[in-house]
Amino acid sequence: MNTVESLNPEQKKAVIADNENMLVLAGAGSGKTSVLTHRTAWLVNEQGVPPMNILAVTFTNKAAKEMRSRVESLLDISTHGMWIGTFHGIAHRLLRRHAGEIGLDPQFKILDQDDQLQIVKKIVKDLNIDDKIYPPRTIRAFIGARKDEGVRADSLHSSDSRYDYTYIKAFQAYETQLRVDKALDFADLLLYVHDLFDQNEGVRRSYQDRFKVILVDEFQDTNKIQYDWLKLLVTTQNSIMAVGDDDQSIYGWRGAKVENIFKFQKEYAPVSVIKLEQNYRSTQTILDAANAVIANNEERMGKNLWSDGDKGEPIAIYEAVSERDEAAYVSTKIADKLKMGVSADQVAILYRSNAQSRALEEALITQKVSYRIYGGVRYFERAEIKDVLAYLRLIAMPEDNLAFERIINVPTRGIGLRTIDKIREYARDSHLSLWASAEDMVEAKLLPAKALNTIKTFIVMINGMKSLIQPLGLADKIKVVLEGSGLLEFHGSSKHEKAQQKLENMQELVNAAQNFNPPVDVVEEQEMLQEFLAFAVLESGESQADENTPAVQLMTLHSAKGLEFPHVYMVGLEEGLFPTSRSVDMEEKLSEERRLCYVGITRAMKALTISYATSRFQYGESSFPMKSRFLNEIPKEHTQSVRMGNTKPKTFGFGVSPTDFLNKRAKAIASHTSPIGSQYKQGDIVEHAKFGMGVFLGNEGDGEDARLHVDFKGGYGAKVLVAKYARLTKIS
DNA sequence: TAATCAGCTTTTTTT
DNA sequence: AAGCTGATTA
Repeated sequence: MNTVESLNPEQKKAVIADNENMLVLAGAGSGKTSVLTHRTAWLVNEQGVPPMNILAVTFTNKAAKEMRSRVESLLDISTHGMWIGTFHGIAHRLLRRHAGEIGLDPQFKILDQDDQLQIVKKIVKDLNIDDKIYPPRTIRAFIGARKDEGVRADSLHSSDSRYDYTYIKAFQAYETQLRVDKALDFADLLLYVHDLFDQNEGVRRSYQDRFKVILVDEFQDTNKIQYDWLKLLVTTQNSIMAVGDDDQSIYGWRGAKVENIFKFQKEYAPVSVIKLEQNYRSTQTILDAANAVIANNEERMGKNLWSDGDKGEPIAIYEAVSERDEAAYVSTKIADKLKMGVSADQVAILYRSNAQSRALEEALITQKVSYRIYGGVRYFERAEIKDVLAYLRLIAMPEDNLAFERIINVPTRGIGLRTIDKIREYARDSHLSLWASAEDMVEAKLLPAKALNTIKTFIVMINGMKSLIQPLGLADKIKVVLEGSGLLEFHGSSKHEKAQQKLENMQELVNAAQNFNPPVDVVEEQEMLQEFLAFAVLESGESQADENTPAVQLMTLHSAKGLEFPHVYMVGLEEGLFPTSRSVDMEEKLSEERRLCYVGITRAMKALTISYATSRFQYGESSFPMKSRFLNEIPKEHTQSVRMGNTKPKTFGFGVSPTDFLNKRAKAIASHTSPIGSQYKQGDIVEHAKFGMGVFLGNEGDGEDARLHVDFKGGYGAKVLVAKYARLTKIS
């Protein structure tokens, strides 16, 4: 199939370009993925480029999957030989192949963030670092930031005055520990591939030869090390096409460098630059709003989205009195839409931080709206899942100290800290693994009788499972481990609140293994396990919820990038939350927040609703935020204030437009002083005969007919009361 | 050694 | 609100 005809001139230009370096600046919804997939198809179908000579790199697994399936539908032949994957996925694949060439143990394991943190914690303890001054999280962030910019511990000198010596020391210890554990973190995957290409000319050449065409998606999100290793692959004989949008750069905090786009233009010259500005996704109103917001950023490459579609509906703005009110509004509106025949999966709720999902979930449940949540603790990051995987690891590789430490006393089997400390000590002195040390110590009876017995039982159990498991397939291996480890029984008989959920999660792992499809051709069972373990880290949370039933999607703005929905609700547009309080006094960070807002707005195809609350319960206390500056950046002619109950504004006979009226009211409520005549101030604690204590949020009008907004404690929530009947008592 | 509890801190985004 | 740490009790 060839559908180049369906493309616009700019898209077409990018698709049928010669073997040249190209930068495609693709605005939101401008058909970026179409360009990437059609280019691939055109190369294969028309130019006869074999799929195996193409490398396509994305950032998320979702994007990689989508790309493969869309390419497949355009191709006459199989995409099997084509490399499509995330930076990390491809790096992993390369390293498994070439571990030997750069002195890596081919059995290396991959650490997720939690594993990293555990290691840092251990180091903090070992080095007697004060964790009040140097919290492990901060140290981890330091290490991550250095590695993302390609700086290794051994290239940092203790005299380097840029950094506190303690960080450097911890960094060095961390790197040593990773080598001992034969473990790589996410950044290592990229770093080692860089080293591989940099140091091994033969390997570099072979991939330069192989990849005639390199396609990179979301180029604005590349960090230094990713940029560098791509560069090592490009020669005068092949070409690279970078697709990105500087306005959608939202991962600066993770080391992404928008500047890479500028650098690309210089370092890969001559580069043909193609701008895709025609948007096929959203109404003109939505685009105008997005353009207006992003125009407040400096240092843009400059793009303006346009569409030849309809103007569409104005953007609805809802001012809530609390996060519960906000959630109630959003969920009732969604329920209404579903009743009108909108399918649930056409609707998304987007928020700045995962913590915001809670109130929304509760409200959706009340409305009986089925929803699916993305993010939060991902499936393979759950403690109980990692426990099971640790058993598998220890059984397969007894020298895996990380696995040993994780499960030696999970479920609790009477092996306490004292015993574990002794094993650690023995291991350190004898340079053995913890497992081997435990074996030795049992042999030589180096422990008190009780500890000796429990350890012995543990060893026998692991060894027993080992021989049992050997011939079994992955799913059956897991079944044996669930039973044999005692994990099933432990959680099954636990009266802990979450025990049932944990049990189900663990059972689900058997299914996950059953359905697991290794990305490379695997022959040995051992290799299968290794691929599964890597998959669990690299693709920790993909598609666990069943995707068959349509559901409203809840996710952060970050994870919404690249997606689109006919109906979008963007909630929590409040100063301090979005933009976050940590960004407001730094221009750079504020710009990134604004780009995030731009991403959010441009997810919407037909209808966009934005909401904010004048009071929000967070971090265990009430706050009274002002509405987000981003809201004020949207031209008023594109918005319409809405209220609970009716989307259409009421008519007012005062010669004042409804919008104006509501804006005035919004101001009155958002400001900390109420209009003259009210006896309460925002934030006052008041008491009501029936509802008890509450926080006064604001009022509409004054005198005895004034409507008072109060957020009551004790499960009553936000209420609107008429002043003359309310009989509130002011407490403070 | 294990489980429970009180008091403490900590809050963004994720391959 | 929720998770973590340290102390206390069984």
